[in-house]
Amino acid sequence: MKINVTLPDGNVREYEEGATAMEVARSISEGLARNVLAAKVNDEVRDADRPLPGDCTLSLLTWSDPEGKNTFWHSSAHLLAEALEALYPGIKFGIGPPISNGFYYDVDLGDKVLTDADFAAIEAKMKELALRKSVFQRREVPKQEAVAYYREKGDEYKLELLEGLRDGEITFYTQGDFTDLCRGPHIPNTSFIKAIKVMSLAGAYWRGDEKRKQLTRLYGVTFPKQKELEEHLAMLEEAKKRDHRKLGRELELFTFSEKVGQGLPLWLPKGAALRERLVNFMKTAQEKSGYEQVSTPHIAHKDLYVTSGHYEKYGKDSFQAIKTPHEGEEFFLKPMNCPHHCEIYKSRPRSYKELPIRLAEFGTVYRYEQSGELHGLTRVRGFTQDDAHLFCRPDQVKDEFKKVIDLVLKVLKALDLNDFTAQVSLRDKDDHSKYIGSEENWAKAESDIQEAVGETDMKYVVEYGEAAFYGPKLDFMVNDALGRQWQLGTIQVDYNLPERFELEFVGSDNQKHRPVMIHRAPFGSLERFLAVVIEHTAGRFPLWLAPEQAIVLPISDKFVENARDMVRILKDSDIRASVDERNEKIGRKIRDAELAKSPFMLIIGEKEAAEGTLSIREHGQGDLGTMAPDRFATMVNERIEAQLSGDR
RNA sequence: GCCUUUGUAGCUCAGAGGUAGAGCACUUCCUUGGUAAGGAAGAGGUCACGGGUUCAAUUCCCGUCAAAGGCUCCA
Repeated sequence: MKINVTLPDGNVREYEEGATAMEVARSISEGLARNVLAAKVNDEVRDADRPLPGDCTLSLLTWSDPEGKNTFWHSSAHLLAEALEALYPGIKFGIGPPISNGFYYDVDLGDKVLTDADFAAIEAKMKELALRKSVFQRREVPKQEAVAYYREKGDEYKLELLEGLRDGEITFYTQGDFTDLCRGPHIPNTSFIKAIKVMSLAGAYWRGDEKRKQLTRLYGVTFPKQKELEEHLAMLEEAKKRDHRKLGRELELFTFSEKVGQGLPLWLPKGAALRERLVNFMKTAQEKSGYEQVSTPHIAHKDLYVTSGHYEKYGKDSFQAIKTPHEGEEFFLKPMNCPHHCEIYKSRPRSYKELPIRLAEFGTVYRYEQSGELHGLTRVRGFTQDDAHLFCRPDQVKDEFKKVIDLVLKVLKALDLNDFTAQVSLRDKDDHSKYIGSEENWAKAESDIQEAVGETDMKYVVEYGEAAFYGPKLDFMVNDALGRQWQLGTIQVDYNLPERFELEFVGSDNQKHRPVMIHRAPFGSLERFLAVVIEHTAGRFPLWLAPEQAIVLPISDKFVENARDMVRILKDSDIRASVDERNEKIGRKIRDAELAKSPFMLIIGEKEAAEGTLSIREHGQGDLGTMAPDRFATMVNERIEAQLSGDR
C-alpha cells in the first residue's frame, strides 16, 4: 500500500504505508532531516518518528516554526526534569510546559531549597544528559497502569493530573531514565538541545491556586546552537538597557520614595513635561472629536460605589475608607472615574437629541495592588487614566466605536507604535447567562464592534469568552521594539452601570430609554503608556514629545550670552531649548547631550555668533551644518507636524 | 500576600568579624578649548531600619521596610 503525502508547497509525494515524517524529510534532503523537530500532520503536531496515519498533508517543523520551537522547549522541560530527578532523587513533578521564551518545570523538592547557586550544576547535568542522545519514547498506556506508576512513585501531582484524563488517551514519554505523563509531541532525541541556560527560580502555586502548595518553578531556555543562546542573552541585556525604570532615573523622568510609599511615582520636571505633552495631545484630539472635559474629586462617598457595585466586588481589595470625624461617613479614594461621570450625566434630564454625550477626564485613580505585583510604572497604586465615557443610544454604538478606534490609531501612530494587534472580546459562545444586559443589545453591540473593526485595515483577533460581564470590548495590544506585548488602550461597552445608576434619556417617542455607556482610554494609563514609550524608543522620544528639543552649546563662556539670545528666539517659535552654561570643552558638552538624548545640539562659537547662525547637530546623526535659528525652528516644527499627522 | 534573591556615597559597584573603598556625578580653583570624557584639589556614608550572638557587627542570626524575578489578582 502506498500513501499520498501533500507537502506545504502543494507537491504530492508517494510513500510506503507506515512511513514516518522523518523518512519523508530524509527523502527530501539529509540537511532537512537533521533539522526536523516535529511534524504537523493534518494540522496536528506529532512526533516526527511516528508513522503517518495514511494520506495526509504534512509540514515538517523546524526551529523556525513556532510549533517547532514549542516542541523543542517542551522536550527541554523534560530534560530539565530528568536532570533534577538525577540530582535530587525522590522529588515530585507538577507541570513543565513551553512558554514564549523557553520553558519551565514546577517541582516539589520536599525540604530541599534551591537557590541560583545550584543552576550551574543543573545546567551541567542537562548538558551531560543531552549528549546521551536519548530518544523520547512514546508509549500509550491504560489509565490504570499510569495511576499505578505514579502511586508507586508517590507523585500526587501527576495523580491529580491523571484524574482529569480519560482512559485511552494517556501517553507516557520516556527519555533516558525519566518517564513523564505527557501528551507530546517531542523532538527526535535530546542531542538537538545544544545550548542550555537555567534562567530563574520562582515559587508557583500548584494549579495557580494560592491556597494550595507552592512548588518551585525553574525557568530555562535552550537553543539548537550556542550562538542563538548568546543572541538571546544579548537581547535580554538590550531589554535591560531600555528598562523604563533605569531610563527613568537616568533621564530624570520620575522617581519613587519610600517615604511617599511604594507604587506611588513622583514625576520629576522632565517626566512631568512628557505627561503634559501627552495630555495636551489627547485633549486637542478629543476636543476635535466632540468630547467635553469634566473634572471630579479624588474621593467619593461609599454609597457611590455601593450603587456602582464596585464596593461589593472590590471593597476589600481597595484602600481603607476615610471616615469623617463627627458623622462617621465613609469615603473612598476613587478607583475609577465612571461612577462620577454617571452622576454628571444624571445631573439633569437628557434628550436623545444631545446624545452621544462624551465626558472626558484625565482622572487620577488609586487602587490597592498587592505589594509583590508593583512594578515600575507599569503597575502602580496611583495613576492617571485618559478616561472618557460616551453615553449614547444603542444605534450610535457602532459609530462611536469607530471614532474611538480612529482616535486610538492616531495616538499609536504619533508615538510610532506601529506594531500592534487588536483583540475583540466577546461573550462565551455557549453560555450567555453570566452576562448582564439584554440579548438584543449584546448581539447588536458585538456585531457593531466587529463591523467597526472590520472597516479599518488593522489586524485583529476575536476571543470568545473574554468579554467583561458588563459588555464586549476591544483591547489594543502593542508590541514594542523588543517584541514584548503590552495591553494599552481599551474600549469597552457597558450595560451594567447605566442600569445600576438608572441612567435615562427621553427618546423621540417621549418615552424614557436607557443609554449605552462606552468606556475608553486610548493610553490606558499615562504611567504605563509612558513606560512603554520609554522602552520602545529607548528614551529617544519623538520630537514633539521630547522634554527638551534642543540644547545650545556655546564653544566657550564668551558665547553664553549669544546662546541665551538664541534660546529666546527658539522659545518664540515654541521650541523647548536651554543652554549648557558649564565651563566645559565642546566635546564634553556634546557627549553629555548625546547621552541625555537631546534631539538637537546647537553649537555657537565665534563664526556663528558673527553670522547669527547655529551649527546644528542631531542626536545619533552628527553635524548637519549651520542654519539661522528661525530656519531651524521651521524645520523642527515641520517635523513635529509630520509626526503628529502620522505623515512620514 | 506567597517563593527566591538583593539592600554599602546622588548613580554603578568593590570590600571585610576589629567601626569603609573605586569610577562617574557634585563643589572650588586652573584652563577659554570647534563636534562623544581638559587638569588639580575638596566635600560626601548611622554600610536600609530594629533586635540578637560576640570583647567587638556594617559583615553572622532573626524580624521589619524597600527593590528585583516569578506566582496569585487586576474595576
